[in-house]
Parts: sequence; structure tokens; C-alpha cells
Amino acid sequence: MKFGPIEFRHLRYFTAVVESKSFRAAAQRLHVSQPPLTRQVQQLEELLGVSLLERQPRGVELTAAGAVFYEEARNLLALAEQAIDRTQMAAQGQLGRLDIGVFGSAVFDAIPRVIQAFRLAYPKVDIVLHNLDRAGQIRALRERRLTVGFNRFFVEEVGLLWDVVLHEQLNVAVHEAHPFAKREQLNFDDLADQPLIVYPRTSRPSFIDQVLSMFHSRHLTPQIVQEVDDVVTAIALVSSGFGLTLASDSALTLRLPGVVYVPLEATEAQIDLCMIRRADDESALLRAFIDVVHAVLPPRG
Amino acid sequence: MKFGPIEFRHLRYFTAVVESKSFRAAAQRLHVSQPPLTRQVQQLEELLGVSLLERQPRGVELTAAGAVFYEEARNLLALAEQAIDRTQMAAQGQLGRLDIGVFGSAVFDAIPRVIQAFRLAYPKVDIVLHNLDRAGQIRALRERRLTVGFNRFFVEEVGLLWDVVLHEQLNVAVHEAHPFAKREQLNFDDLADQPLIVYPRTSRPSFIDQVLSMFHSRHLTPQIVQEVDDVVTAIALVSSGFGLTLASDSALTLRLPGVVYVPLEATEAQIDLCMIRRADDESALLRAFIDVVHAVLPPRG
DNA sequence: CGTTGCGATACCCGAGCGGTATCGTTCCGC
DNA sequence: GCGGAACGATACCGCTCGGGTATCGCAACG
Repeated sequence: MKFGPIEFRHLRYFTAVVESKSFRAAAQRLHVSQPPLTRQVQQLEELLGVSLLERQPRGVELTAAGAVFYEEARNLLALAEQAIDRTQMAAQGQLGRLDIGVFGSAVFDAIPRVIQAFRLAYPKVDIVLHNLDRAGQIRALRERRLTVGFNRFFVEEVGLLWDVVLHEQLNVAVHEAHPFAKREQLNFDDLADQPLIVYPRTSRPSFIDQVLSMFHSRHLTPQIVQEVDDVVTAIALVSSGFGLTLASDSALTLRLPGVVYVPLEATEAQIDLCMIRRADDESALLRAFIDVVHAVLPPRG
Repeated sequence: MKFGPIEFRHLRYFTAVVESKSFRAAAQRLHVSQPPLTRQVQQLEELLGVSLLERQPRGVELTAAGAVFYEEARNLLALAEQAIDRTQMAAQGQLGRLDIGVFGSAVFDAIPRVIQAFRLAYPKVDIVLHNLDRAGQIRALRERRLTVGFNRFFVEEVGLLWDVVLHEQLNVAVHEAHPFAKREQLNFDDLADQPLIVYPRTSRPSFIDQVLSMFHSRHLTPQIVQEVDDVVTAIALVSSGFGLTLASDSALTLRLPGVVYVPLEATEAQIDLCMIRRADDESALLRAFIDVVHAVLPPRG
């Protein structure tokens, strides 16, 4: 006489009986015989302490409470189906939340392209962008607040993996009044005695360090006239005739009045865009995102 | 190796494991041993075709899909609780919908008082009022579109029950300029040769039929100057000096300019308010409503 | 007034749930 | 570095309980 808690079986049986208005018909629909159905519904009524059906010779009729419970049961069964669907979607990486760390000039071109493509392929995934420098990204990754990070020049970090996802050329941003503005291409020697604006210094090694090493390998010493925090400020200074600066291809979408971009000689004048992630993150969502990144960004930049 | 469909047991076990971050601790919480827990969670994962937990030496960790399913499971369990609550409330008449048929002057006083009291006692019951004459109420009751109806003078109807819930006195509505307006009380003899406005004729026998029978039993013949559809119109005509009319106590709240109500002699000058319902309706909701009606309306009107 | 179709009941069988005992692994302290 | 402790997984068993067949009691219908 003692029953356990309510189970989905009770709901399935009860709703079938209600919809068939008959135990026998419902039994047929459920591919069971009639007596178990009777028993389960009786149990359900006893568990609830409520009479749900009025048994009549011509079939069954819902009581007022039965009508309420029927609606609830239908709802629960539908939600259970949804729960399964959603879970399976999540397992395939089609549902969930992706926290992406971004920084620097890549946010102007490469990142938006990746995100747009990913949104299209996985519309039910929430994407949250976090503006973090490299150190911040690494910390956030370790603390699981981030799924992936995009940055330049990752050093090896235990527990983290990084891939180069894009090679970009360097460009020189000059004011249109500057003689370089007419040139098809420039090289490092051209820049040696030019007033250079450099960025950013937030976490070493950084963009600027790689640029400086390119000068050093050519035994050149650039004339640094100003240090700034970010690309936008640097280009703004170029726009106002302060000097020259270097920018990756991604920054080319950043158009300010009077600023002209001239490609730098190709040899070694490359800057990488890297993606960093946890080594132990084997989620389908991250896998799917990585695939999109490689599909969107040119296999060889 | 073949499992049936998902049951609430799977959800209860899984959520317990997640919340305890441990199979053993969850087993203790659930008052079962650890192996069945392991098995049920394994079954759940197989049923979903999804890995929900990462078993680690220090306990268990949710996968991304597991986190999604956990939220869904919590939600389902909470909704199941609510479903039980709501069903039990419905069984006690505390939840549901009450369709009430109303007609005539009772809507001005008695009905609003009843409904206000019922709303207070059973706030989660939806009350829907339907303006239907007696024939319409009887049809709607038979077709289950109505739970109760209020009207005057019910004849016996098979399958329906009626109770007198209120006795009201009759009053004469006269214009203040009329000599009767000064009287403390009136009787039928006074009215015999007065211009009388009568209402309504919608479904016989009706209010007017009872009034007329009161005249006849006294061998009097009233002077009917106008027939109208409803009380409000009748009183409006009184207000414009058209004649006199009779109105129950409920209509006294209906105050129009120049209209004065004078009580009619008490003997036999009573009018009933009746409540009609299905004989086979044993719902707790109806029972509760009837109780409220008898509590609100004076046991002897 | 028998027939028919309904849900309820009685009884049986076996799947499956929960129990105990134990294993394999990892992490910890000595 | 090694034994012990703690974790989840596995093996196996007993018994509950869900589902089966057969049948009952009852009301409606021709």
C-alpha cells in the first residue's frame, strides 16, 4: 500500500487515458494491457490524494482537478522532451555559451568575421566578448571564465594550448601629406629615421616587441616619438600628423581622415593572430568554434 | 542493455549527485546506497546519448551538456511539485474557473457581494460572469458552460437543482413629484389604478408574472402603461415621470434623479433570488461557492 | 433480457531497482 | 615511495513492483 514518488510513467499513462477517454483505447496506444494502466492511474490518484477521473460506463470523464493535472502533465512531458533536445544540442556544441577574449587590432576585422560565421552556424550559442589583454585572458582561461582568447605572440603556458590562426602583413600608417604616402611599398630601412608611434605596452612581450626585434635584426634603431595604449589612438595621432605607426592588416578597416596605409616589405614583416584555449577543454562547443575559425580565416594568411 | 524512457527518478538522482558533487554523498542524502545511483546516472546518460558528468578522483564535474540538463532537471522537478500543489488546490476548490450566469436586478447588489466575498476566500479561482436569462442559463448549465446561475422563480428542471438564496422585499419606484413619494409604505390597493411599467418578458414565468399573480390574488387589475426589457430602463422611465414600477431590494442601489423607493406591504410581497446548478456537479469548487453564498446572503432575507 | 463493452480485481511472472561485497584508480600522509 | 583512504565502477543477489492473462461486476443497448 506504500508507493514511491510520482514518475513520468504516471503522467504518460494518465494523459493517454485522458486523450483516449478510455483505459482500453489508451492501453492499445501505449502498447500495454489495460490492467497496468488502471493500476498506475489509481496509484497516481492515491499519491496526489486527489480523484482525477470519473469512471463511467461509457468511458472516463475528467474531474476539475483532473483537468488541472492533465494540463500540468502535458506541460511536464513537453518540457521533458525539450530538456532532452536541449541537452543533446548542448552535447553537440549547438547550445551553450562561449566566452571569447579579444584584444588589439584583430577586433576590427578577423574576430568579427569569425563571430558572424559562428553565429550563422550555431545560432543558439550565446557569445560573450571580453576585452582582456593577454595576461587577463590567461587568468580568465585558468579560472574558466573564458573559453578561448585571441591575441598576438603567445608564450608557452602549461595547461594552455595555442594555435596561430592568421598571418597578417604589416602596414605603415602615414599621413597623406607625407612623401611615403605615394609609395607602393616600404621597407624597414625607410622607417629607421622616421618618427614612430608605438603601442601597446600592457603585457610583454607584445606587438611592439616583435616590431622592435624586426628592426634590431636589421641593425636599425627606430625613432620612437610616442607610446600609446591602443591602435586607435596611434592611428588618430597619425591622422593629426604626429608621425608614423605600424598596423596589421586587420587595422585597415580603421579609416581615419588623412591616413594612408602602405604595405611593408613582406619578408619577416608578418604578425600573427593566435588563439589560446585550455588543453583540457574537450567541449564540442570549443571544437565547433575552432573549426569555424579555421574555415573562416585563410589557411595561410 | 535496453532501457525504458526517462523517469523522474533519473532526474532526482542526477540533481542530487550534481549538488553533492559526489555519488557517495548524494547516496547518503537520498537514503540509498551508492551503486544504484551510479547505475541510474549511467542509464540516464545512455538514454540521452550524452555524457553528463566527468568522473574525477576528487568527485564529479559537470560537462557543458550536463550543466544544461541539470538546469532543465531542476526546473522539471520544481514544476512537478507545482503541478501536484495546483492539482490538490483544484481538488479543494481553491483553483479553477467558475462560470456564473446572472440576470436582472440581482446583479446590482446581491451578486456583487457574493463575488467579492468569494474572490477574497478563493483568490486563485477565475470568475467569469455571463449575462443570460433563465432559459439561457439552463441551456448553458446543461452544456457545462455554466457552473451556477442566479435568477428568479425557477421551475423544476430534471438534472438541475435550485435553492432560494435570498428573499427580497418589493419596493415601488415613483417619481419624487408623485404623491406616493411622501408615503412610508404602500400596498397593492394603492397601485391598482396607477400607471405601471413592467419588465421583463424574456422567459416566462418571470418577475412580472409573480407580481401580476399578487394583484390577481387580491382581485385587482393593474394598469400597465409600458413593457420594457430590463430594470434599468424601467427605472429610467420612472425618472422621466412615465409612471411607477416595482423593484426588488437589490435595485435600491440603482439611484436615478427624481426616483424615490417606497416599501411595499410585507405580506406576500416577496421576491426570491434563486441559485440553479447541475444535480451531478459535485465539484469542491461549486460546494465552496455555495457555502460562500449562504454565508454572505442573510439566512432569512 | 441476453449481449456487449467498460473499468476493476486477482493472480502470476519476470524485469529491474536497491542491497552487499569488491575492484581499480588516484591522491594523500607518513 | 608506499600503504591507506576515498572515490566511482562492477558483480551479483534478493525482492519489490510493473506488466501480463483471466475474470468479475456493472451499465447501456438492441
